[in-house]
Amino acid sequence: MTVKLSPSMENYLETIYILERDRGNVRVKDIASTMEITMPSVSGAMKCLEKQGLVEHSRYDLVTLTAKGIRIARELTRRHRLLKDFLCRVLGLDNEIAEKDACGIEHIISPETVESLSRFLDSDGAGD
Amino acid sequence: MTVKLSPSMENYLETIYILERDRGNVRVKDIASTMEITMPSVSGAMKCLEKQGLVEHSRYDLVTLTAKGIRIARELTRRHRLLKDFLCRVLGLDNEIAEKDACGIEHIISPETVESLSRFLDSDGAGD
DNA sequence: GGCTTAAATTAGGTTGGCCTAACATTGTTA
DNA sequence: TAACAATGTTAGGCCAACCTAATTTAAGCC
Repeated sequence: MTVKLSPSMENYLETIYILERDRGNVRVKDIASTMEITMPSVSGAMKCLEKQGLVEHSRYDLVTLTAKGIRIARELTRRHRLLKDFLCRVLGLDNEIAEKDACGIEHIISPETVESLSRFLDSDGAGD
Repeated sequence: MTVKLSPSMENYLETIYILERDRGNVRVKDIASTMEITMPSVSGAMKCLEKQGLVEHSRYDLVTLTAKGIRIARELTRRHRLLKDFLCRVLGLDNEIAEKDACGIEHIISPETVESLSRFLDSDGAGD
């Protein structure tokens, strides 16, 4: 059974996923600078995520997501994209505000809300 | 200048506001049972809110909101109402899910998003 | 008024998530 | 290969927000 992750832990997963996708490999340092926190904070979080089988990380080495970690991170980035789309295209908000708000909301909302939002965006014809 | 409140502190204000409106007077006990937390937690929070000039509370007595506290609480309930309206009427979610998600989102989103959402709801003709 | 009980507070502990400072490892390169 | 720079970890602290247990105050009643 998948344990409920905190917003913070979800953010780590999402950050690792995006860094992996965009640059290939991921160091503790990269996560720290992207999230604007310190390396020790990342170290601790990696330990926590590893315990839950979401990342792999041997001491002083690269960080990678497990299959399970990837699955969760993908869903998070999907939520993020949907929310940002909604905020930008439907509500007409600035990119920066939409980005920040999406990032906050994505960890809070229920799966049902995500799916409803997805249907709503599909059907409102804002194709571009 | 208004200090940024934590989601938790915002929830206290909102709870007090609603209890005051619905029952007239508010005890620590009522806040605790409504929020499903213990009385010591409420005691501590009241001290914190009092320090910020948002509630008045003399030892062993009732809790009341200051003018400033009321102003903030009103804005929070407005956000809550807008979000819930959107989730129920536009996205078609169940009351319970809409309630829970609105309660999470209201502490996170930017003022700009609130105003955009308000305009959106005004203009979409979902009058009832 | 004294006693009981309900309400509130104080004291102290836990957890999560961050921090700084100090130490350890790795890798590069002179 | 020795030393340095870059990266990572460990140790320990802080703060917010909760908790339980113990104590204090207030209120109602005989």
